[in-house]
Amino acid sequence: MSTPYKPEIVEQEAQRHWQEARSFEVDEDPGKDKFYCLTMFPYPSGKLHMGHVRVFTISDVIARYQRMLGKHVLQPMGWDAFGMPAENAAIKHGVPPAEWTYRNIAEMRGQLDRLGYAYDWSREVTTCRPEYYRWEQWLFTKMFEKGLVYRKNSVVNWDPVDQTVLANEQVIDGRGWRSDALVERREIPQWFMKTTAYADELLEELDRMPGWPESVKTMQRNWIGRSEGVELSFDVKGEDEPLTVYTTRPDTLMGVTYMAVAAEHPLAAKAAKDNPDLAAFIAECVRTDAAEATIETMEKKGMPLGISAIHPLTGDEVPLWVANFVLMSYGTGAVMAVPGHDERDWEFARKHGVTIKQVIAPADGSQIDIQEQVFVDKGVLVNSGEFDGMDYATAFNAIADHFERTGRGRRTVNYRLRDWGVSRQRYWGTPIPIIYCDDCDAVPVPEEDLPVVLPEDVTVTGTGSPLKDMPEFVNVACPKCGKDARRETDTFDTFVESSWYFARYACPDNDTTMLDERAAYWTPVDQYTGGIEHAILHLLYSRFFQRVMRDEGLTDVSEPFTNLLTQGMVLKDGAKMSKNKGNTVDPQELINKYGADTVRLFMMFAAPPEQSLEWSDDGVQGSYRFLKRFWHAVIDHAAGGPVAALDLKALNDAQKALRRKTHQTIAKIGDDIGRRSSFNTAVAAAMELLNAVNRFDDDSEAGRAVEHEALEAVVLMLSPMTPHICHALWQTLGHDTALIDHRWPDFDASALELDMIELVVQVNGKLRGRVAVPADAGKDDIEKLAIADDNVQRFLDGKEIRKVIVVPGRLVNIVV
RNA sequence: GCCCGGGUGGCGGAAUUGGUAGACGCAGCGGACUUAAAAUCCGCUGUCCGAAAGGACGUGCCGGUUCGAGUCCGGCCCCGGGCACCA
Repeated sequence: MSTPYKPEIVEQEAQRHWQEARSFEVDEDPGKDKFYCLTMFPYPSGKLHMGHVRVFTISDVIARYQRMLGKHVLQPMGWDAFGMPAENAAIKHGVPPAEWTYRNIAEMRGQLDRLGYAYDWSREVTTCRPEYYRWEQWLFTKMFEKGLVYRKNSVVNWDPVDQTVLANEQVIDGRGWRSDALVERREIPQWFMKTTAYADELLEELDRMPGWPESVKTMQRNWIGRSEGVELSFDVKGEDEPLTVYTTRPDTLMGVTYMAVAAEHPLAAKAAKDNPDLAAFIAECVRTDAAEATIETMEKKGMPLGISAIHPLTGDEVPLWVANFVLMSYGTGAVMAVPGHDERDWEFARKHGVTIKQVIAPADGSQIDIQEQVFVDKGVLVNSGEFDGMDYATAFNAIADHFERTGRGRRTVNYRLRDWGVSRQRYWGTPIPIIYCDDCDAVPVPEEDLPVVLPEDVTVTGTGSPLKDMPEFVNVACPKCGKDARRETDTFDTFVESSWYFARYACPDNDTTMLDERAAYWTPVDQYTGGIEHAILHLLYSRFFQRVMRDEGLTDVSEPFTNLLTQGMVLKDGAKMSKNKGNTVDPQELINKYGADTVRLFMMFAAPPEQSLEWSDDGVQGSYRFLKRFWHAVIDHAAGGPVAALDLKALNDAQKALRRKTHQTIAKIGDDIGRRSSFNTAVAAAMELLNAVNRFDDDSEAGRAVEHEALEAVVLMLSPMTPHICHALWQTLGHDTALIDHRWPDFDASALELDMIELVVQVNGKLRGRVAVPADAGKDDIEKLAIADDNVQRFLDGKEIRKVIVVPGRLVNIVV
């Protein structure tokens, strides 16, 4: 009887070795080729979920693989510790958010240790600690000095019952999640970071980032949304101020038949003064949440204001409407509408009986009926007076020139990207380091007074920030004039913390500067792994912040993440696994039952990393069975005693075949992990090789030597995925040095050579036979052999061969 | 609504550059071992026709390009992610 596989013993033993040897603590060694491998750090929600296990395992596999290639690997871990769930828990259980958070961190840290990840814990970063957030407060004050931050009014979701600001997530079907009250849009002053100042750079650099997936780069390009258009103004009858609008389709200008303004627009308010119906409509428009998805999908509604604008080219009167889909905070709060050539305008015009005018005709001369079908393509101008017959580009320039000449408009570049609103009316976050003084206005907290420490001993009620009720926090002297002043009680968006933590891992203990020379050594991150749900916001904010730090002289690096792997979600019942939806599976139970290696292996094997993984409990058992087979295969082999050195010249065909399989597999798994990030096929290839070893029944000296080589290769190549069992089996195979310090195996190209190869024979593209041909056979010989095949002959019978296509090494296709 | 993905056996998935569709695993069925069960081992397993050899069909739907399409092109359907205050 051989020793049974006991994961809990094997795993403890391996982890003890790594801990005693401090295997994963790294310093800065300029002589070594560094590799910074990073995972998006977790929010400490309580327990690890399957999504965490998936992303951490992917990253750990990459880190361990790179280490085996000889790289000097840093893989740190930390906690994105500020956020709403801590406040929600506080309201529910009466526990201060800080206490709840620290408790969760301790719990999750234990779970991570149990999974055997190769983390350098000496660099742990926790964002709710003052020694971390003081530096983002400091950078904010620097940005303030440079004019990179500013304050302006901005829309929030207001719960009129709980008297508090709600996150979009807390608005359910237009109602507050706790009060069930209809949510209102409300404008309050908030701090913004000028992300648009970097819009061009953020966009252009995407073209020089080969290590990022195309899909993510496309999403970011579309999000930034650079467009070239014309800004022009319409006079409004009876008003001094003209109405300014932006359009990318000035060629359709002659088709403008109405204009629309936001409900909060001053012109709407003015018109509503003596029009109760209009006032009621405007009030209704405000009773909706501020999410773009809500606004874009809700029924498009509008009402005429009874005021007209003057068309700048024709002088015709154009009616002004107020519409629920125009937002005051984006652009100028007004749009021109061309129902003939814009989908949304067309639907709105049909519904409200506004004139639809055709001013663009299809370039191919075909006829269209604009009353029946909107036409949005670019074409040739019609019904446009002096511009008739022009194509899009000619008309764009002619009309833009006209406006620039008359001073009533200009060519402009516009971005869909907006500046980043970083104020949150919440307690559990980084205090915004600003003091308001009646005389000096908003004054940044001086460097020597940083950090502004968030008080941790509080009671959270769910109706506004507890900071407002803490005079010892709020009441301060103005840093400029010394008069009584008030501290800002809003905190930062938690995305601010996660926009620079990757750099701080390099120097988490530095209390005199944000980043030091150690950051210069480790950054940029070589491999960043995280959920596809972060494709835009987190990754774009980080790219922005990196540039702000660069321009502050803290780093030379512009792009924070050289290579990006976006892993798919772990789904359950077709939806993202999340605590909110209550569809989570607890990884801990599986670890207790099967061990960390089984869970790690299953996560890697069940789906390719970039695709979503629909969770099913079946299959984990299969991974466990495989590890048991693996265990016994190695133990049984080792029980045969020491093996002789491999004598390549003395091998028989079966031995050569196993050796070929071994080296084919080494080549494949290296490519799968190193180039393709295709971990599921890497595991499958390792399984195939082990299956070949188990079928291989040869106790001769040469046979055992070939088997030994194959098993060593499997142990080494599976070690990034299942490091514990491989650590133990490496010793079983007779090594007295630890696997963790061993190199990735090399493959022997000469082992791959074959004398005969099998080709597939097709007739008219359909598989009809197979022929074995010498590896060096010429095209003519291959053709003859293919045509001679019995089954192929049946399909060639009596037909004329028109063409024969030979794809070397693959197939022959005979066309008849 | 807009942007980005995905859809292949009973299930998870493989097919890397347009070249053998279904690797590897799960589940299922049959067998060995066992007093029995579990565990383990061996074999079969896309659907249909056929005793077999073999054949027909088959990668969400409709159409196209090609000697050859899961892969490329056009048009749809369904599912997932994001949409700026969830992280």
